[in-house]
Amino acid sequence: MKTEKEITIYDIASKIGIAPSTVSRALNNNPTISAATRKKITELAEKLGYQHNPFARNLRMQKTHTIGVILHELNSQFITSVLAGIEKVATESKYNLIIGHSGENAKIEVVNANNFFHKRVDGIIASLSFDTDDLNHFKQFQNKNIPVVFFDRVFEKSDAAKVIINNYQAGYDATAHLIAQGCKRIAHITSSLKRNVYSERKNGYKKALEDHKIKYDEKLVIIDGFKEEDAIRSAKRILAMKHLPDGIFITNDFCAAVVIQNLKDAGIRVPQDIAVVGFNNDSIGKVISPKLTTINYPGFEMGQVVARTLVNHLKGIWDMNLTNTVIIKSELIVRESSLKKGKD
Amino acid sequence: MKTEKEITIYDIASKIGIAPSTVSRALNNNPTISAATRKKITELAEKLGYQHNPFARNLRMQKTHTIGVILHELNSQFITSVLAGIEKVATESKYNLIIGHSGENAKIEVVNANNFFHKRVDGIIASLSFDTDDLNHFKQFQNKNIPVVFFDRVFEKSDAAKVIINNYQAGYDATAHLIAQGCKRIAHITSSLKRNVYSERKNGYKKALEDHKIKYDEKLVIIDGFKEEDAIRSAKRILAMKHLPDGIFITNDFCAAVVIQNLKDAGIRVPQDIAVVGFNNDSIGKVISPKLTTINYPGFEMGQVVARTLVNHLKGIWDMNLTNTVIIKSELIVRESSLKKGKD
DNA sequence: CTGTTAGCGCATTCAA
DNA sequence: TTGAATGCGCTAACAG
Repeated sequence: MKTEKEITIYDIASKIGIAPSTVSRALNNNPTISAATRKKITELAEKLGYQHNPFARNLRMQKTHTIGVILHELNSQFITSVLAGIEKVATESKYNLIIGHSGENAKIEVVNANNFFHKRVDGIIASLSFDTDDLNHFKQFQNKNIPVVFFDRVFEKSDAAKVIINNYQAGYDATAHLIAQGCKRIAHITSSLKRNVYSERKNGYKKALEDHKIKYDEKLVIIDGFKEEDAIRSAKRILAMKHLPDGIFITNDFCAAVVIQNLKDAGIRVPQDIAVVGFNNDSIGKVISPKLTTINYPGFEMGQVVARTLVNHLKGIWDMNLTNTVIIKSELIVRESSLKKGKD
Repeated sequence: MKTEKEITIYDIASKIGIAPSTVSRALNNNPTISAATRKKITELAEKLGYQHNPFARNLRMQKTHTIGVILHELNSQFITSVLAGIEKVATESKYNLIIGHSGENAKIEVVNANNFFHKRVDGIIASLSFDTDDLNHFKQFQNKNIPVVFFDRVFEKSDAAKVIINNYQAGYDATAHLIAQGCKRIAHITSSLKRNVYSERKNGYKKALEDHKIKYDEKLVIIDGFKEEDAIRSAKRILAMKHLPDGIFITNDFCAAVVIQNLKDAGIRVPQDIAVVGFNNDSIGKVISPKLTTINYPGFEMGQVVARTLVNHLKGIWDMNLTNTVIIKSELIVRESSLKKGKD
């Protein structure tokens, strides 16, 4: 158990015969230190393998240099891409990340938020769980001027900073594409309408139907989760419809893949009998047959924008409360699963 | 900017008229405190909304209560399951997690290891990147008696603690299954043989061939990455073979899915012409056609075992150096992609 | 059972 | 340009 002692600024100071405060200043690039002493200090620090002690520093500065990231889940390629984008910016900016995911459970989301609050994070990045009803658990941060940026799953009404795509437009585009392929009876499989991403996509779906004189039918809208068992259930509900749809707009690629699989198992041809459009552009879409038409959702870019927004605010470079909504571009990617025309 | 002051144990102490150390003890469940004062203290702490300051505590205790997790990537369901398992145990045991992933790059792995060392983690959980050549970057932890547990991608020769599956057996089972389905010419798509998981699976593959009097042929072994572009390249190499194989054992499900897709695009029937077995039991295997036969790799259990091993060691419950290798059970899951018999 | 005291390593005010 | 002194909040050794 011979744990070598860590090098501190005192060790450096006494070895050179100067004050610890001078060492501290030199190591923090304080301009009041002469070039000569700075050189001596940095060289010795290097030689001894000095590493600052973040706890002492944080205790002293009352800052943690840590960003808390609150996610609903880690199960999609979209969300891991976002995380990679956040991580890139955070690392560049010398911020640490702590990650909490709620498993789509509002109660756990609250626990994570409280936990991060107690850990005294400098800022928060969050995407809401399925069933989060309010933002009360984020109030504590605002009260202490700890900035919070939401992305993807946000409260659009709230005046908090947020980074989103135009879900309405994406929903419209997906549906309009199905209509252009000749679909006249388009079902919609989505999830909790509490979440902007789903309610907005549904609004876009509805508007596209209206614009093309197709009557909106509540019975064609299925709301459920996106896990395998949920998707199977949704597929069964589609198959149980007296009058089958000829197109489905599903707001999640994995779910779409499972639904397509189940339709095929039931003898239905995709896209000939039912055309399908997914959402997210997960890589799963390229390995299923037929390959999935979907909406590209640039997670990595979104992650970078979110983190950049927060970090710039923390560093006082700009006030994120001024430009509080950033909209990231997304677009329809047409593959096989929706191409009815000329197929049949 | 009215940042309210945090409540400290001094606030509680002075309000009650006792010593701060007593408050500290009471809040840490030190048994030497009388029930009466403990009650007073905990109640007031609750009322004032006291939260301990982890920096002061860490500074004082020279412990961080943080575990560094070094991963190769976050892109498979297996690895996110492992992470979920680790997180469960860590949370239960009041440990924080910091996660670094290398993107399969040994250099970044070294950077992450050094970074975690400087952050003074209490312990390390690691799975090696594709091209990691040595464990030198983990030496610094051992020198300071900071425990390191490896999982999945390990150096089997090293005497470090590790949690693995029996990759040799899994490789043997997968191959023997293909042979039992009538395959006589079995290709193998895998990755860097520097990694135990791949070299062991290959050894199992080889042994199964031998045991069934099939000659091992180097030219049937393809070594590449598992990303989409890698998998496409591997599929092309299969298709370019003069004498096509009638079975392929692929050590990654996503890669297997892409390969199957490409074989089908080339007019090859799976499993009739070529049977395929994957590895990991990612959910992608259930949504492709044919559904993928694979090896179940219980990530969540593995994550829990790894974290439990480390935490118990940290808490002094047991010395993990005594039982330094844990083997987790895995098994073959037969679906459609390998079932040649009676198909043709 | 509880109080006193000291110090973890650092950044910062005030003095020089 | 540098030094001395202080305290961030907490835990632990020691004393009572």
